[in-house]
Amino acid sequence: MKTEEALPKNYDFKISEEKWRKSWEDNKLFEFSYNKGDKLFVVDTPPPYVSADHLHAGHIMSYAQAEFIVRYKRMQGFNVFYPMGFDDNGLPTERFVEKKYKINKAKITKKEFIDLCLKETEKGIETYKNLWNKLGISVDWSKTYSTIAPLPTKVSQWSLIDLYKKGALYRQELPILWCPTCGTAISQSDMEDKEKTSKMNYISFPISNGESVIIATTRPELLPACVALYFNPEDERYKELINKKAVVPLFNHEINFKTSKEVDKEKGTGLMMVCTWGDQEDLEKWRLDNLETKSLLTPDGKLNELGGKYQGLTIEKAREEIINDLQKQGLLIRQEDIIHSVNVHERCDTPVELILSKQWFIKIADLKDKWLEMGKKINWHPKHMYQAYEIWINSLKWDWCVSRQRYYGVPFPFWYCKECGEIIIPEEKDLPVSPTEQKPKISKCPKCGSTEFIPETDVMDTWATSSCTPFLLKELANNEDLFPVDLRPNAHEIIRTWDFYSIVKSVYHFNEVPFKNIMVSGHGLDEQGKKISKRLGNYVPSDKLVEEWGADAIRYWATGAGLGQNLRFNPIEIKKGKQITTKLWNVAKFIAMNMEDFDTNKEYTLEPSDVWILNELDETIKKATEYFDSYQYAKAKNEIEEFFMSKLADYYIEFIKYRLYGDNKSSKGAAQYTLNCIFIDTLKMFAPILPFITEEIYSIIFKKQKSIHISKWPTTKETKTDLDISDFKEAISAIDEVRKYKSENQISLGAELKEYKLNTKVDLNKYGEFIEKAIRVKKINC
RNA sequence: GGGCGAUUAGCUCAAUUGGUAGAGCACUUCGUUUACACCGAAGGGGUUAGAGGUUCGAGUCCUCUAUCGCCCACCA
Repeated sequence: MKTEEALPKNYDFKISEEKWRKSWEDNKLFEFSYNKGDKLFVVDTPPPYVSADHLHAGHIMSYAQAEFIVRYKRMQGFNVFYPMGFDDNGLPTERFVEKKYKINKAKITKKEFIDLCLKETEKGIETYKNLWNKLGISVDWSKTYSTIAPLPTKVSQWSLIDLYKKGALYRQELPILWCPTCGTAISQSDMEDKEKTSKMNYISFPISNGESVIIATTRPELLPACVALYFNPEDERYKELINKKAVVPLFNHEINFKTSKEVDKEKGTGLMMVCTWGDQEDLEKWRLDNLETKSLLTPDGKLNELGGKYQGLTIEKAREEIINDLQKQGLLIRQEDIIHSVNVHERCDTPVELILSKQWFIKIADLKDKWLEMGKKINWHPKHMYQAYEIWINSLKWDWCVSRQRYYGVPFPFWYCKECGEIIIPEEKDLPVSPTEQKPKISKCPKCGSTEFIPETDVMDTWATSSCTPFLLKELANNEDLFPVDLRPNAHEIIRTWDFYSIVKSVYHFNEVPFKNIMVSGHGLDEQGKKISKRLGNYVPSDKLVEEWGADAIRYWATGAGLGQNLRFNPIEIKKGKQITTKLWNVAKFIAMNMEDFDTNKEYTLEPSDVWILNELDETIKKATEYFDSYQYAKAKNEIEEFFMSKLADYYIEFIKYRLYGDNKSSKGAAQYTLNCIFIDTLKMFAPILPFITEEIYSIIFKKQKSIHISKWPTTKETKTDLDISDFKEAISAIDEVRKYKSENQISLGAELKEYKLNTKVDLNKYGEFIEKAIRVKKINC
C-alpha cells in the first residue's frame, strides 16, 4: 500500500463533492437495470411541487432521511429502483403562477396561462434537480417523470376509466365543497382550519303568533337561503313553536320549525337556522329531512338572484349590507365579537362554501373499514403515524371529489353525447387523450346514435394524478415486478392525501396496498423552533446551505431527528458534521502514512487492543444494521459515530502508535491489519450518511471497487483469537487514570512519566507493557 | 371538546425488556503529542415539568395537572 502522497493535508469538500457528483453520473452508478431474481427495493419518492421556489433545510431533511435508507439498502445488496418525479400540474402550480405574475384572469388567455405554468414547471424542475444533485441524492435520473407528461397522463386517465368501469367513479350533481377564489370544486382534504375573527349576530325572526324568536348566526348573508329553524325536542322554551311558522327577516319567506335531538340547547339561543348550505350541519339536516334546496351562491362567490336586492354582492359585502338593513329595521338584537375556526381552502385561505354542482367523485366515504384494514397492512415508521391515518379515515364525510374547474392539469378522458348525455370513454390504447382537442374515435353515440359530442373540460385534482405513482413506476421502467413498491417516504401532512389516495387507488385497481413501508418525516424548524415557511422567511435557501457547509455536513444535521420528529435548524450540528468529516480525513491520513509497508497477505497475531477494537466494531455493525433495518438512521448514526470518535480515534489509535512507530514488525503488522479492517468498515457504515467524504477516502486508500456505494455493507466477523480480553476495560481505566493524573498535574500527555502507581486494579502481567507504552510511563506499578 | 406526540444539564438531544441518569455544544482548568488547532485531556453542572400510585427498585408502567407542537371536531 502506498498512499501517503495521495491525501492532501486538508479535505476540500467543494472540489471533492463536485468530482463525485460528476463521477456517479458519468458512471451511471444509480441507474436501474433489472435481472429476474434480483432482490428489489423500489422507492416511491414524493414528486415535489415544482412551484416551490423556496427550498430550505426542511426539504433537505426529509429527502435526505429517505436517502439514508436507500443508500443502506443498496449496500445491502438490493437492486434499488429510485426514480424522481415532479408534481407539476394542478392548483399548486396555478396558484404559484398567479401570484408570481400577479395574473388578472380577465386579461390572459387560457393558453398564455398554461404556457406560463409550463415555463415555471421547467424552472422548478431544474431547481430541484440541482439541489438533489448537490446533496448527493442517489436517484436514477434516467427515469424521471413529471405528472403532466404523456405517460403519467395516460396512467392517470387509465386509472379513472378503470375506476369508472368498476363503479367506483361517478358523476353527480350534489352540494359540494367549493372555493370561490379558485373557482373550483375541492375535496375534504384540501381544507384546513383557520382562526378568524367574526361576529355572532342575534337576529329576530317574527313568528305567526305575532311574537318573535331570536337566532344566533355568524352568517346572516345566508338568510335568503334559510329553509328551516331547528330546536331540541326537549327544549321547554320552544316546544310550542312546532306548529308555527317563522318569517325570514328582510326576505319574508315563511319557514317551518323542526326538531332534532342533535341541536344543543346551550349553544347560541338553542335555535338553529338551517340554510342551504352554510355548513355540514345544514347539509345533514337537508339530507335527513328532505328540505327545500335554495342555491344561493354563484361560482365566484356572489349572491345569485335568490339574494334579491343583494344579488351580485360578494359574501362579505352582502353580510355587511344585510347586517345594516337588519339594524335599520330593529331586527338585529345584538352582536358579539368572536374568534372561531373556519374551514378554508389550504391553497388560498378562502373560506370554503357549499354549492350545488355536477362533479366527479370516487367512492371513499362508505368504505372506511376497508381503508383502515388496508392501512394496517402497511408498516408505518414510526408506528404511531398509522393513527394519523386512522383519524383521517374516521373523519371522512365526503366522497373524493376529483374534478377541478381549472386549466393546467390532466384532462378527464371523457366526452358526453350531446343528445342523451351518454358518457363516451376512449379505449386504453388511445390514451392519453385531450377531449377538448380531440374527438372520440367512435362517430355515433352507442345509445342514441347522435353524432355530436361535448368534451369534458375539467381537469383532475392534483392528488388524482400523484396517487398513481406506485403503479406509474412499473410503467416507467416497463417492469411488472416493481409493484407494489417497498418504500414510500413522505412528510406527515400528506398522509391524508398522497398516502391515503394512493391506497384507495391501488386497492380499487389491484386489490392490494401500494407500498410495504411508509416512513414519515417531520418538519424543518428554524433555530427558535418555528416551522420554516416561505411566509415567515425564516430560513437560509438550501443551495446556500450546501454551498457553505457541503452536502455531507448538511446531511449529518438531517440525521438529528428520528422519524416523524421535527428538527430544528442548528448550525452547531452542521458544524459537528463538518468536524466528523475532518476527523475521518485525518484518520485516513494517519492510516495512509502508516500503511506503506503493510503486507495484506501475511497472517498476524492479534494483541489485546486489536481484539478489543474488533469486538467493538462487530458490536457496532450489529447495532447499526439493526437500526438501519428499522429505518432508525438517527440511532445508527449515533452508534457509528460513537465507535469512530470514542473508540477508534480517541483510544485505539493512541493504543497502537507505539507499535506503528516501533521496531517489532509482527506487532506493527497486526496493528496495521486491524486498523485496515476497522477503518474500511467504518467508512462503509458512514457512507449512507456522508457519501462524499467516504467515497473520496475509499477511492484513495482502498480502491477495491469503483464506488463505496455499491460495495457490500459490513458484516460481523467473530475475531479468531486465544486471548481472553474480558478484563481489557481495566486496562482502559488504568490509561484513563494516568491521563487524568497528567492533566491535573499539567503534564503534557506526550511527556513520559518515570513512574506511576495505579489505583485502578489491573493485571499488569497481562497489560503492564501495553499501558506503559500507550500512555507513556516508564514504569507502572499497582 | 377529543386524540397523537413531546417535556431529562444553560442549549440540542440520548438512555434496550423497570436496575447506579449519559453525550455534544457552551462553561472552567490545562496541554502544541510524529492523524488532527477544522485539535487533545480533565473538570463543574440534574429533585428527569409537577402531584399521586404500582414496585425491593420508576426518566421508563398507571392516574391526574401544567406547558408546547400537531391532527380532528366545533361555524346555532
